[in-house]
Amino acid sequence: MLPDLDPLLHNQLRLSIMSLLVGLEKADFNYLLEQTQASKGNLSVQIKKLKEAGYIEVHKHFENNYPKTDCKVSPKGLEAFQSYVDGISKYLKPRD
Amino acid sequence: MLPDLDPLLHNQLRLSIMSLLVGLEKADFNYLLEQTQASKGNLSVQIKKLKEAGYIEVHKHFENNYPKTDCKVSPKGLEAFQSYVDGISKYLKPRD
DNA sequence: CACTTTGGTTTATATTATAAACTAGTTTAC
DNA sequence: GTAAACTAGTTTATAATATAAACCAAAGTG
Repeated sequence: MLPDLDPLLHNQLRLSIMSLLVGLEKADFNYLLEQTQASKGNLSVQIKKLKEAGYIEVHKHFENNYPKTDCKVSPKGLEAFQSYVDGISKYLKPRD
Repeated sequence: MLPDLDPLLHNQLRLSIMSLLVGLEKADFNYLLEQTQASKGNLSVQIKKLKEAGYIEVHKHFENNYPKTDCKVSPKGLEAFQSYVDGISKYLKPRD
């Protein structure tokens, strides 16, 4: 049987965020906004979900008087991402 | 930017069905039921959606006096599957 | 006939995703 | 200095989706 896919990662926007963060180790809200072309609201929600799952660490601070949100992938998130990659790969080649 | 993923295929059960059909070229309802471990209701609904999208062809007939539903992937479905594989593959390696 | 099994479909509910509306504050222009 | 516009998000209302439970019809079984 094909493996279950982590529902948290099986979503285009959250997977995009993780994919970006795994490559970068750090990104702010606006960078993710540009790269993903998501709406702010949607991005905000999905960042929160990833944070609550412990997949990313979110650091809110002020920079040049403006609020700023930095995100980075956690060890747990990295593991989950790798496991998702393994899992879905099994769906991507024909089977019998 | 990462490509959009066909929402019809970005679902675990429908992707399982397609993955199985691409390998087999034909399968009946019960085979898909066993392989996917889905509930009958869910399987029925998802088969209908794939059919309505033109991704699979569904042939309902009688065999030993019982109704029987055979499914096979269509050319359009094969194309969509391959395109999905290409698309999601881009999410599976870290990027910047 | 009454009950079970096969092979599904329909429909009600729960979950999820998304964008619109809102909050809170900052900068700029007059 | 104050109104307008902009930055950086969050909350919430709505729409879409997924799923399983309930249902249906025909056939077999004792």
